[in-house]
Amino acid sequence: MGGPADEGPNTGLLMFIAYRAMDSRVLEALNAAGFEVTLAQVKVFQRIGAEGSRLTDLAEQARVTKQTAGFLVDELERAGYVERRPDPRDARARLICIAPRGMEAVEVAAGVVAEVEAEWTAHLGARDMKHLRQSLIRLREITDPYGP
Amino acid sequence: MGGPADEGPNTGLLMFIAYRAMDSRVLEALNAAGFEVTLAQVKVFQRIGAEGSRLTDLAEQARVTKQTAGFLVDELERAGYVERRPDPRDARARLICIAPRGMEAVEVAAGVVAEVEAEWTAHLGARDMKHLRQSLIRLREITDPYGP
DNA sequence: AGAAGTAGTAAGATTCTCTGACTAATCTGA
DNA sequence: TCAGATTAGTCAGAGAATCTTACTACTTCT
Repeated sequence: MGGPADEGPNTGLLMFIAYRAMDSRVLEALNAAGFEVTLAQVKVFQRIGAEGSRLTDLAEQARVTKQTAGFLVDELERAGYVERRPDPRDARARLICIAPRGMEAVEVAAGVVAEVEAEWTAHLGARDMKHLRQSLIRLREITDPYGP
Repeated sequence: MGGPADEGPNTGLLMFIAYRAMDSRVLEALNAAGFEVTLAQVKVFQRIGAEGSRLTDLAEQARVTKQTAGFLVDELERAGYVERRPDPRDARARLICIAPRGMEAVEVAAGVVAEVEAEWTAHLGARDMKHLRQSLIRLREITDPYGP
């Protein structure tokens, strides 16, 4: 894998390695806490906005088809993590909202995320960690079509 | 998703967004160039070392079971991207090596990677891009059990 | 040589994802 | 105002990717 100027694998793979480490930790903690969710479910769940989100939007952001997103939301709904409510502004659509049990899971996940980020900060130093985040946020401008 | 000190989603998700952008571009280019590979195949292929790698090692690094890795290597072999050779040092094992057609794919991929990294450098500035890579490489020390 | 460990394969089920076809509600413009 | 186009979502069926369990062949250690 032809690296760039300096050493190591390509920047995308480097990001993937760290991302996966974070992700494993979160999923592990959720499962340990009795929330039996899969990676695929989390990928959709993670995108649900505070006011609820439409299926089509979730699908777009998670980059899966509507059918796939619908399938995963079905599972999440059956397990009590989310609920579908009619969208008052469009009778065709429904809003997928986080249910109470889903909120519990969010809290557990947020705790682990904070923990892992603290470890990263300890390893890199606060200054570099902050710098890293800033660069990633800027990079998002050109890598995420559904911006912040 | 409770963010850390400053704004934006958690650092893992930020990395995932950029990683996925890179990955899509590479996969797209490979397919456009007539290399019909899937994401799953690439994830295994990507880990093959210059001297060839054992199936078990590929599985570990890609974090899938040996069976899954074997399945994907079967596909890659059938398509001519890799070949299995006996491992001279252990008759139980076989080395999975990149075949000529695989090398062609590597070259296409490397080109796209360089292109995307150039775009990122243009957006962030050379100084910050370098800094970003250095931080990611350091982070790998605590996030990748199969180090560099 | 025998026990224990390692490399890989086999079979079958499950999970995830897609394509294509469909219903129902909304928007658009003559 | 109403026919056509668009948008939200579902259904059905197929294919891809992955897992668990169980197995064979070879190696290493004692």
